[in-house]
Order: sequence, then C-alpha cells, then structure tokens
Amino acid sequence: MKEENPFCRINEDIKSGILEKIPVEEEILDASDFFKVFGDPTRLKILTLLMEKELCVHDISAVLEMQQTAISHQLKTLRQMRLVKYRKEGKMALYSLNDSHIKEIIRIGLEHIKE
Amino acid sequence: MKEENPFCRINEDIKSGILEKIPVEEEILDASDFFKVFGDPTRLKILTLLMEKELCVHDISAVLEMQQTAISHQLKTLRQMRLVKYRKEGKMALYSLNDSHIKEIIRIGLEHIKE
DNA sequence: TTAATATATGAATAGATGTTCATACGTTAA
DNA sequence: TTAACGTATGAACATCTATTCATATATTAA
Repeated sequence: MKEENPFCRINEDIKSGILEKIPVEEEILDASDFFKVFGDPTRLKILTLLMEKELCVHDISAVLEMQQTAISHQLKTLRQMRLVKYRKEGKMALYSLNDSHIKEIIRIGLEHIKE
Repeated sequence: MKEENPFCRINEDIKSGILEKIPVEEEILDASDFFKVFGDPTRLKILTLLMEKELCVHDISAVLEMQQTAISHQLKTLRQMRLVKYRKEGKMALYSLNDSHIKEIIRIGLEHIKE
C-alpha cells in the first residue's frame, strides 16, 4: 500500500480539495489584471483625482505635471479595464470613475499602508 | 491682468486645491506597491490558498504545480509587503495571511470581474 | 481654409519584473 | 558525520510595461 503524506507533502485528494476552493485560473488572471491597474503610481494618482472631480485630460496632466500623452495612454488602460468612463464635451474628454468598487479598494489600500 | 482658465485648463489655485485632497506622493507610492502585489497571478493564487489554510512552501508549490524557488521568491515579496507571516516548525515554514484587509481586497476584486 | 486646441495612438526605448538555474543554509534522521 | 529534506537567495534571462517622441484625428475659432 502506497504511503501517504510522508512529510509536509499533501496528497492528491487534499490537493484537489484545496484547488476546488480557490478561484479558477481565468478568474485569477482577470482579478490580477484588475489589481495591476492600481499597481502603478500614475494610474493610482489619476484615480484619486477622479474620486474628487470629473476632469479633462489636460487638467489631469497639469495637476500631475506629466505629459499629456503619458496620461492618455494610462487613461486608455483605465478605460479598457472599465475603471473610468468619459463623455465628450466639445474638444474635451471629461473622465470620471466608472464604479463604486474603486473608491473602496483605494480606501482599503491607503488604510493598509498607514498601519 | 493675466487671463485665467482660458480653456479647460485649471489655474494654480484650483490645482493646489485638488492636490490637497489626494494622497501625497509617498502614500501613492506605498499604496501602488501594495496593490502591485495582487497584480501577479502567482501571488494572487498563493494568497487565495492561504485564505483557506496555513501551508508550507512545498505544499503551495505542489498545489500550484510550480517550482519551489518561484514560490519562495514570491513568498519573500509577500513577506516584505507584510501580506503573509510564517512560523517555523522543524524544517518547515508554515505561511498564513497576515492581515484582514487582504481577504476583503481579494473579495472586491473577484466581485468586480464577475460583473 | 488655416490655425489652435484637445486628445489619441503607434513605435521605440529604458527600466521593472517573474521564472529558472545553481547553490547555500538549516534541520532532522541515520 | 553524512544524507535527505525544506527553504531561501543571487544571478541570468526573457518578457512586460511606462514613458517619450512623432504624428494623427477631431473640434472650434478666425
């Protein structure tokens, strides 16, 4: 009879038991992509700005003192990840937050680092 | 007299007004580093595993079917960011979650992607 | 139309990052 | 001590990514 769990090693049954409880691969990949968005200082700054006020691209780049193209590229990422939405008003594109999860996540993150 | 706000552009007063409301540079950098941890699939898998159960390094690498060194490197990151803690038991290092924020953040992330 | 403004985007580049490989360290058993 | 196990770590490498530069698109005013 085959020996089981000789050391710290788990057997196949326990392994599949644990695997059943955690998110499937696709969910993990989607979630890590989602969190990755918050993992860049520029994007996090943009998000905290938009928590305060709807802003156009130029204003964001002015406040952050960064180039407009850099901001536009990051806004594209934020749009694709559905974290921001925008509306056109004349030449301007006015950006705002898309979703209530965002404020909550940022709040928890800021809380964590203050401990 | 100097013209103000000719287009969408904000002036210096509004700019500093907004800047006062968002986290300072250091907080942004710390928070984005914190979020960055969740932005990698391997680390997110490890965290969801540890949400279920205290585990040793070998078990984690067995369940995730990844090399032990890869897991160890990521555990180092997780330790440095204070997301996990560990205790030694004989040869083994038993890892567990360090902080209640973590479950909450992961829960919100998973909720977001299901929408 | 031309010019100015506001934004978007592709390509290039430099820097960051995750995994692997080799190896070292610490513990326990023989 | 030697051997096996469990873990950690530095270096190398390939991949990813954020910014910059050049440029395109769209809108508005002159």
